Amino acid sequence: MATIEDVARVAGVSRSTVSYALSGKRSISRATQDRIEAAIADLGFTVNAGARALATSQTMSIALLSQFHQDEFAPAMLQYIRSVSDAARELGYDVLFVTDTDGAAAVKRITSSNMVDGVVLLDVTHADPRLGLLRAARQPGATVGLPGDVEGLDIFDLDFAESARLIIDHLYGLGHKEVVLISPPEHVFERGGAYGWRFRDAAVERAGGYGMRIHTYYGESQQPAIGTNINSILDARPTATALVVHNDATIAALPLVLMARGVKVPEDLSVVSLYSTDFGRIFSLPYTAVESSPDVLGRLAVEQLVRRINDPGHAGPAVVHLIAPELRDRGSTA
Amino acid sequence: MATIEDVARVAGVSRSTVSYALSGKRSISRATQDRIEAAIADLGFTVNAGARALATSQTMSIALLSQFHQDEFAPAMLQYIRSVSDAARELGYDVLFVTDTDGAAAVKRITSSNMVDGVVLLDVTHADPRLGLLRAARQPGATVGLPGDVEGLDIFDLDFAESARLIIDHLYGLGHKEVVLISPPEHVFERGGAYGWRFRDAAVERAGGYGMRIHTYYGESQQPAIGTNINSILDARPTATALVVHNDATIAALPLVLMARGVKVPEDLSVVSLYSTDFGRIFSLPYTAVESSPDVLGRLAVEQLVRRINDPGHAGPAVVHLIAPELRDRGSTA
DNA sequence: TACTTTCATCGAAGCGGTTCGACGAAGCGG
DNA sequence: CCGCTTCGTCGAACCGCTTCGATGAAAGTA
Repeated sequence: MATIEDVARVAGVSRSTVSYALSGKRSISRATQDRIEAAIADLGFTVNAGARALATSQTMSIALLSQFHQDEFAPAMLQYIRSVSDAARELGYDVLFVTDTDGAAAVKRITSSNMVDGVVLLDVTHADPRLGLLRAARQPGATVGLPGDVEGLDIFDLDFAESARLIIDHLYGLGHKEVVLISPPEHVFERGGAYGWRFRDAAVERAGGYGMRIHTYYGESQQPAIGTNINSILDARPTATALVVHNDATIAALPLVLMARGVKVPEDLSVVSLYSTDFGRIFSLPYTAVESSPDVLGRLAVEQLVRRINDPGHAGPAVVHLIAPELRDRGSTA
Repeated sequence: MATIEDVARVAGVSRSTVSYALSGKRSISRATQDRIEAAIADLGFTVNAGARALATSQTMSIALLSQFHQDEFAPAMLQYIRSVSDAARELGYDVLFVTDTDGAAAVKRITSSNMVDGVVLLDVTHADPRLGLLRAARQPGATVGLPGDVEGLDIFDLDFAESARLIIDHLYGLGHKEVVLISPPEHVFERGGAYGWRFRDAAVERAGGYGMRIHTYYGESQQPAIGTNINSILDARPTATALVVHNDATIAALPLVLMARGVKVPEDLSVVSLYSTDFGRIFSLPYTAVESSPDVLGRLAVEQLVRRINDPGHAGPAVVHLIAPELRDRGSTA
């Protein structure tokens, strides 16, 4: 393997000159520059990442920590992973993809060994044990998901409370008086998946303010429980005119269940949900829904992270960025 | 940040002694070992990954290269990513997750800068441009997917030809005389997704051998084209008694289409497919299918890769491992 | 013409580890 | 009691790159 030393010898200059030619941090004469470039091409030289990292204390890579809970719906997950990965690459960073079961230990290992310049956390819970370790790390951290304590980290998430209000307003405007809400599975709540109660509580409050009746249920995460759950909920609330689904697995399964029951949307029942356009395309979901924007969230997190990496001193105070929800009307409400 | 030098000072020994205490490559007295461990705990010392990589030429991480083609069905993809990631971590390796559009350039960048000890390629096509670069790299490479030229790399894939035969045999055994096969989208074939024609050609040949009629079609990758495609195929072949689906997006959409048409499985139509159990669970698919085993494939690839990393000389010649298909009978054929 | 800048380049130190050879002390067989 | 291993430890070299300060040559200034 060619080293910078080899390049220097072939080009007839010193190592430092090659380094400066590479980085452009000092001026180099045209002739020398050309000889160096020729030598590099000749030898097929590439900078050794480890050596550079050691010398600069920068690895040009970020960690992406994702946890695969079995009650999580995988297809949705991938959208976040992709957007983080793509955004990172565009900014010149590689992505260390970490799926350790013990997320906290992983944060510690990755950050304290200096493997990365920053960390993005996915699936953040209310009292996420990874947060403390990440705050204590030298590297900046960003999260997708709103934890209870936002101190010292840049936080990005959809505004779930506002999303719920938007949906309730929409239904209220159409004259609905009794609605059913299917939340994420109970496990998600127990684990501290705050988006579950942020959405539910806001929905309940807003509906209450309008004098609407709202019945809340947990969704299921595995088939065939998902289907039987939907059926029993619909059986229990025959007078409800609208269904709000805040649960990827449930909404994906809904079309088949409704068709089997002979329920027409929106004539017999209005349906509103919350998912990303891509997700809807995969599952061919025809429902009016709040756009969950995984692509935007992942990108924002990475961009902010890179900003901090490049300017550790002043990239401003920690940010909590809740993106404003948008309702995409697909005609599933009446 | 504490360095090994700091540890050595606190413990009252030399740097090399600390290093040996850490690696266990030379014997250390009980007393010294204890002092060193105390110092490490005290200082919260962790080995600097870059420095270690530089000294040992081992990074303890592998690259996972995945391409997100828009005609690829994301939910299936994630299963491979997960299994590679999990297997790597169990073996002590971190995963550099690379999604560059230009896969070949990425292979070059990653390998020649020595960022990883090995590379796993996903979505390998027949004449994959990444393969040449990977063969030329110092690091060993493994693929999930069977390319045309298997020279110098460890290859893992499902035996698609055998899968097709298994399915045709199964249908023939049940007395079917006319079947329809929906293959992956045409783009996949054009791109060189060999699994498409490996399956189709074997199916056609075997069916021909039995005197069965078989009609082959391309699937679609995007809704709503998927649905209309299925419908028009079924309209065109009313006399076919069995449907073989080799396409994730199509099989996921099938239940709804069949219900809408009022087609009962298996009374009106037998259906056989090819997907993983997890995939089937996500989509609640009730079809008899060949198990595609993404978890097994990812794990095998990583294990073989690590074997080569640890024993560059003799881990034997390059391996082509096509795993034997298994048909899971879920009662969707008659 | 003499003096200060600017330009292009070099040498050496340092980043934080690993590893090889050396060496004194202790343990061993004869 | 002597010479030979074995054990535990140390110092130094090295991995490949960046960067600081120095230096000679060329260019600009007065």
